[in-house]
Amino acid sequence: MASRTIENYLKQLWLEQQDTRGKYVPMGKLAALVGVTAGTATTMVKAIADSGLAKYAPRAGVRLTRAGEQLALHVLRRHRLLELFLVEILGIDWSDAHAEAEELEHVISETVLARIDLLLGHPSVDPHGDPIPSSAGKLEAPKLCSLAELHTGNTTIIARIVDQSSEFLRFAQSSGLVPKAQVVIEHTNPQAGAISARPDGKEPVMLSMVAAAKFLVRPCAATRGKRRNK
Amino acid sequence: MASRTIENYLKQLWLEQQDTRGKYVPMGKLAALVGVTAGTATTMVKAIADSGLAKYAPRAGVRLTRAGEQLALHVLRRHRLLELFLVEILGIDWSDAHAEAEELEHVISETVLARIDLLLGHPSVDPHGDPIPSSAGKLEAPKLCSLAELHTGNTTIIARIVDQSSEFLRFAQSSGLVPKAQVVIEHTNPQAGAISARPDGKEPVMLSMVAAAKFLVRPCAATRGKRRNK
DNA sequence: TTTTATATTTTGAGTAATCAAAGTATTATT
DNA sequence: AATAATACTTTGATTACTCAAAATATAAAA
Ligand SMILES: [Mn+2]
Ligand SMILES: [Mn+2]
Ligand SMILES: [Mn+2]
Ligand SMILES: [Mn+2]
Repeated sequence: MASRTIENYLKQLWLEQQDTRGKYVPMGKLAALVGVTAGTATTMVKAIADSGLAKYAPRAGVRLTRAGEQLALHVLRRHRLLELFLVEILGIDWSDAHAEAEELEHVISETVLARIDLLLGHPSVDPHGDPIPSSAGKLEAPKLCSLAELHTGNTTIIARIVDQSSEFLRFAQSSGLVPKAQVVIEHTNPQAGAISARPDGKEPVMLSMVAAAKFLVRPCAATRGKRRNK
Repeated sequence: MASRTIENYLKQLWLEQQDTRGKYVPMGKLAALVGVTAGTATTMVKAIADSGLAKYAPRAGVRLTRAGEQLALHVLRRHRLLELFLVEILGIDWSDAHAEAEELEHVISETVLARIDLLLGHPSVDPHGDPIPSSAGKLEAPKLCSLAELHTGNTTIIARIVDQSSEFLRFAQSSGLVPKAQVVIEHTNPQAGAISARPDGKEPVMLSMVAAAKFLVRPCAATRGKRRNK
């Protein structure tokens, strides 16, 4: 039904409009994400809006309708199941899986996807810890906090990495900062804007606050000063 | 490099020009194989010829150059490895594998293909018994004879089925006429143009000569009347 | 409030692939 | 040899996607 081009627009739009209730995604942002010029994005978005998958507000931006979100979630499901499949079954490097899945997500049939899902045991997260939408288009989003929010001495487990670039993922892997790894916060230095985290059985790693924020963890250790339950 | 459209033209061209030394594939034939009108095929073929992948002779037809053949063989390799992968690893029905591979063959990367090849143990034939070209673009084509050439009482093993349509493949599977199956020729009736073949442990199957010719077998039993070595 | 900078939209044009229908060449039939 | 049938090519138009550059609206600065 939707072309591969449109599927890409929808997916990027979905990812971008998360955690922004009612806010519109600006055209420049979308264009950059999809990798086209702003003019191209404007034209495509108008076509997408005409087919009822998004609402377009000139000079303000664009936002998916319910139908658009559902379609986007199906693309996202294909993408994330494929990523896990590439890593788990074929042994592809997790830093390359994203780029590979970016192509495959548009040509895989429902039948093949169902077999992959079965083979993987109906998984709930992809290799980066990103949740996999159900075949019905439901997505459970557990609220996680990040490494940047923890304090010296805290111990936690990495649940998710929110940067798909292969450079960052290669760095994360070589440091041992991968999903399911246990890490201890050795030092925090708010003034310098950096922390030191030590993955279990590995060397401590220095992380800027920006980098630390890309690692989502569980359980979210209680913050030092203010505890909810006294 | 080559678009998915051109890859399809090249692959069909290669399949069609096999066993025809120097003969040109007529446009109408190619158009039917690719599923476009004759005019479209003419236009595309001229473009393909301009890029050096084929030689086009107006009103006569088209033939791949060496470069075109090499590219076609790489597409064919992807196609056949994917078919086997879909059947062996994902458990897709072999009658559907062809159609699935038809799409995937254009988006799979060299890296992923290499992992699939490894996982399958560098196979030499696909689920239909079709030989898989090497990564260097070499193809060994063993000469086989067909069920239609055998005689009453002959026993042989099915090596290859030369019809990709899912209806025919479903019939073949339900009859037990699949690659590696042993079959005995129970009756031949040249006048009626039909034979009766019995797969090991199955019911005998009636086959027209046209249908029988689609099953290639090995070993090729010596023909009854004239033996090469007396 | 006028001017300037930034973001967005519009316009005009191009590429890749396709079809329907009209035109042309090549065979086959009479 | 003239005619009819067939195969092939050409023409003109369409769809989907894209970009560069000009035009316009909005927000920021002076
Ligand atoms: Mn994609
Ligand atoms: Mn992912
Ligand atoms: Mn194909
Ligand atoms: Mn095959």
